[in-house]
Amino acid sequence: MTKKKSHDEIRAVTLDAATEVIDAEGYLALNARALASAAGCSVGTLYNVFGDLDGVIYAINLRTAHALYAALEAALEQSGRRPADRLHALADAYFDFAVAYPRRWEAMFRFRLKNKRDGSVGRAGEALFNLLKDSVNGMVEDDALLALWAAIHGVVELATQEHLMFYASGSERRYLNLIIDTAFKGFAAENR
Amino acid sequence: MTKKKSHDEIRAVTLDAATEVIDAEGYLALNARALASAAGCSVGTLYNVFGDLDGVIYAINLRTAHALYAALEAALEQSGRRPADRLHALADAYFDFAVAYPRRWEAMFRFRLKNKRDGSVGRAGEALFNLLKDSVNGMVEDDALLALWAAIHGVVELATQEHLMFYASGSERRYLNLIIDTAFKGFAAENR
DNA sequence: TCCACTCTTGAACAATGTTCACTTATGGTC
DNA sequence: GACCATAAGTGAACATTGTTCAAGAGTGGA
Repeated sequence: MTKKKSHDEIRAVTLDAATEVIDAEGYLALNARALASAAGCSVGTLYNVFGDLDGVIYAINLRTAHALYAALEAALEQSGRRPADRLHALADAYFDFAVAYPRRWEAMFRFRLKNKRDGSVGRAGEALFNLLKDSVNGMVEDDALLALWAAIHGVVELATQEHLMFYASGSERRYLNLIIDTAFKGFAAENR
Repeated sequence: MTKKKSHDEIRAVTLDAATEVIDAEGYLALNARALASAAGCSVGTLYNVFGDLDGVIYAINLRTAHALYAALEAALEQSGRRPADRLHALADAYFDFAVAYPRRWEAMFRFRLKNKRDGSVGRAGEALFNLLKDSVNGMVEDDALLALWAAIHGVVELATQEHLMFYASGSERRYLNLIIDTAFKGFAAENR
């Protein structure tokens, strides 16, 4: 009378175990056999549930993206109404999230699917961008907004992925905000 | 009477072959056996020369970093004297290089060594940063300059790594320059 | 010619993603 | 309850790959 496990259960347990591995050693350390054993099933079943290992990472990245989205939404709730304020709130939350979960962050942006074309970031990224767009309320055109977001992302990357750091700073947050202020002004001016 | 190959020769041939693979399929497609066969030696000898596969990627990244440095230096030669002009020249060259060799670019920034602590980007990055510092001639403090560079890097990443693109633009270059203009003004003002 | 030393070789090992023939439920039908 | 058809689970087996290392080949000096 072994307890039968539904796919949902296996899914949940596997993803939790995988998240632990990622947080500790990064997504490259994920391993089918170890995950299966953690989930209490065979590799075969794991493959039935997730398709392949990429499927696990994909699922986790989806989770991460949703969590990020939620964090940004929450930050917006707290923020004022002025577009600049909202931008700052979003950028800060983005930064905080990356610092809090650097390995998951890494997995989300570094991982590339072998077969399927749509990256896990794709759709979620679009949602995030819409959040951004709503925040500035049409004051900045899309291209410019995207560029600004790319800039913010660059700062966050630098702060998060320590192996890119040839020059430790610590004041990224301050300059993140400075970039937003100045760039925002510039973009808004151009758009006038 | 087989032609004996020096380590230097093996090194050169291997790196050329590896560069081809990277340009075509990315650094993850590198493979010890294939490289050895391309270099006309055994895997064992390859390991004598490079230590391990990471050593090959490391060497290539070093090459890439040097080429990038040379490209930036050349761009500076052509540019005017005003710090802003020089910044623009650097950023444009940075962008051009990434677009010209996206896979090598990816290898340089994504690859992380297993054992050794110093990333291949480390030292070269420092050299690049010094180039940047000289260009603005002390008009911008280090932290701010680093942040600006991170922003530029973010835009370049977005433009280069297509799987991050949820929203195709094409006008990255224009906004790259806008970011520089506005951010530069802001930083300079703060520094006054 | 011999020897000591170094370098090369590629078979062997270990780790890992993935498959699939076989076994084991499961649920419906009589 | 017995039977069967279908689905799901299993893990041994396979393929690929990074890496090692004992054995052989080459090299240069005495």
